[in-house]
Amino acid sequence: MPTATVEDYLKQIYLESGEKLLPMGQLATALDVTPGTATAMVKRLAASKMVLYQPYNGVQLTPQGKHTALDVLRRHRLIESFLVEVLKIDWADVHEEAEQLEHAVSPRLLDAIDSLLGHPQFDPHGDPIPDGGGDISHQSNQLLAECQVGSQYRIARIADQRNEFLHFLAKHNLRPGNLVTILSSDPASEAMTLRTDLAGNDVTLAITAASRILVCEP
Amino acid sequence: MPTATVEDYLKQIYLESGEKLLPMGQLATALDVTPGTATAMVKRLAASKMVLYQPYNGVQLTPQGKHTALDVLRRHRLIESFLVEVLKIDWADVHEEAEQLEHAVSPRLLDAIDSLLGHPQFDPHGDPIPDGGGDISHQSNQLLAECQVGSQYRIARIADQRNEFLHFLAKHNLRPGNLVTILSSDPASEAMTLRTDLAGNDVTLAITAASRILVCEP
DNA sequence: AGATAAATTTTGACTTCTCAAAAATATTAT
DNA sequence: ATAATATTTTTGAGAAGTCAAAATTTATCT
Repeated sequence: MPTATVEDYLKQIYLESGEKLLPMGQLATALDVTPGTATAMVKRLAASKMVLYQPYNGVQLTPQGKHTALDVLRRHRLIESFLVEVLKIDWADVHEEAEQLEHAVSPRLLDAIDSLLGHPQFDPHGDPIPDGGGDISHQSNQLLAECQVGSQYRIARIADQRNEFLHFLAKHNLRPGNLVTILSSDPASEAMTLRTDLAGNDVTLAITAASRILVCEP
Repeated sequence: MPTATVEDYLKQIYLESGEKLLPMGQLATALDVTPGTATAMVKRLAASKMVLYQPYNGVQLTPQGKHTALDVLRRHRLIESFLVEVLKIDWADVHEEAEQLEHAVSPRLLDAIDSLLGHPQFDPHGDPIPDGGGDISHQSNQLLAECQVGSQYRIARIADQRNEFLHFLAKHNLRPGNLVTILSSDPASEAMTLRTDLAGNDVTLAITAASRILVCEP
């Protein structure tokens, strides 16, 4: 049985490395540990065949490591959904809660949650929930940052779990499922302005921030 | 912030020591560690003022240790209630689930659970749930083992969390709230026979086992 | 290419938790 | 009271996870 720490490393490697090698520094930053700590752990992970490790180059999951990572991700995202749907925990807070709970739920409990929710496909941030067999859907959304001024879109997914960011989005009604219209986008100030409802509650944010909001056709 | 292990030790000391000193061997057995391990931990606990430790004599909680123990117990028992009420997990299984989850729930989440359940006083095993301030009710029930043959009682509490025992009880309808009539009690065979319903589904168990079933007037 | 800067790995050390086995202390029984 | 027994503590060791700082390797920039 992998430890909670091991699960966190594998999950993070999955999230940050898209098929390519993930540099150690990036992993260390994401997990908030020193580079030396990450190196030590990745060596252990490599010894147990969960990752491929190329010194000075980076890490990558093996099929076995990916399997575990997807299992952790399934737990995490089902728990997030459960916390929002059943316990009415604030949408912007569930990530942190799930971060702890994901290591404490048994398969039996997870099944109960999954059934109660009716086998959801997506979590409250719009992230796909891997199924029990380790399959995960990859639908392609566009970055809000690269969309057309004047058009309306539906928010599909938020690709940033930072508490602060999520609270900002929640305050301005920018959650998955909701509609936004791009009022303007200005490369000079690197900002764009959105209309989130009919009442004229507009919001301006940096284009870098908008690149973490994924949208689809309304 | 105490670690999960520290919380387990404090909880166990609370459960096994009734105001008196708890011998180290008993603590070690309850936690399934070697005696030396328990000694080492208890020394650390004593250094941080959570327990009083008298070498060769035993341990006891300080007020501070008791406060933490009751907090853990509150989490544990609220979670058990939640798992039974909301997630419909088998009554006999929730103890083990809660054993893990109790270390992963935040105060915010616990409040949500407590509210959703309507601030319950007792958990599914009939154990009292400490309130947020660390107060716990001590109602006095009688041991089923010491009750009168021929009389009927209401099951109030099960003082044994072992999976095997709970499944046995569940199978024979011996849960808190249900009624039992004592048909016979035989000191020679050290067994007693109970009637659990009108259909004549009787069950025979050892008097030692019946001493872990607490009852009150119907 | 050579020097500087950046990223990565190594080394030494520390905490928490654990066990096995030896040593010390209490308890019990004759 | 003294030997035998049971309990508890000590000692030595190891795994997991971490950091700080030194050493190494790779990348970058004249």
